[in-house]
Amino acid sequence: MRQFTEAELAVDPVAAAHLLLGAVLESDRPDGTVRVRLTEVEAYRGGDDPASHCYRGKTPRNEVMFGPAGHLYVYFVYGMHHCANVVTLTDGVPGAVLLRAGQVVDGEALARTRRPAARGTTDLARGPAKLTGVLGLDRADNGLDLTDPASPVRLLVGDPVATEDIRSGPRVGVAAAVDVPWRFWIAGDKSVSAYRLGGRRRKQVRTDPFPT
DNA sequence: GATCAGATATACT
DNA sequence: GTATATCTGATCC
Repeated sequence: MRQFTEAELAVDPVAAAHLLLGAVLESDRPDGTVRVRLTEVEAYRGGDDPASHCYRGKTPRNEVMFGPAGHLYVYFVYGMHHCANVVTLTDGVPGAVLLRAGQVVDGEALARTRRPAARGTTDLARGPAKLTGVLGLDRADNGLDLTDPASPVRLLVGDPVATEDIRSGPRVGVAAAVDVPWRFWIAGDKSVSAYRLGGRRRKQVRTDPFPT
C-alpha cells in the first residue's frame, strides 16, 4: 500500500474528501499498530466557510491548516475529545478534511483496549473522537506529515470507492453553512456515524425554581 | 431511537 | 471574564 503524496492532497477539500474515502490511516505507536479504513469524512474550506476553524484567520490552534497539504490537524473539543483532519490545498491557503469515521482493519485488539466502551467492531471508530481514540492521536500529533514514510502516522491509498457508492449531505454538528453538503460517506457502511444536528445545545433552563 | 451531562481549551469581549 | 465547541457515553424510551 503506497502513501498519498502532498501533490495529490493539494486540491480542494471536497475533491480531497472523495480521495480519502476508502483510504487507510495507519498509526504506529510503541504499543502497536492500528489501521483504519476511512468511511466518512467532511470538507472544511478556510476563508469563505463559516464552519471552518480558519474562517476568522490564522490562530495558534489552526495554523497547520495554512501549511502544506498532507499534514495532520488535531484539535481538542468539548473539554475531553480530540478530532483529526487532513490538511488540503497549498501552503498559505487553509483547507482540511475532518476524518469522521472508519473501520478498524488492523490492530483491532489494541483498538479495543484504547476504547473499552465500544460495543461492537463497527462502533470502534464510528465517530470523529472515537477514530482519534483507536489511533491514539492527541494534540502532540498535530502537524505530523502523513505523506512522510518516517512519520508514525501515515495516510495510505486504499481500494478505490465507486462514485455511485458515495453519498453526501450536510455536515454533522456544525451550526453554520448547513446548506452545503460537504459530508461524504460510503453508502450502507455500518461504521458511518449517526447524524446529529449542529447548533447550540439548548441550555437546561429551569422554568420553575420552586417545584411543588 | 432520543435526550442529557460531562469538562476545558480556545477565541472573543 | 464568558461563550462556545467538527462529541461521547449513559440512560431513557
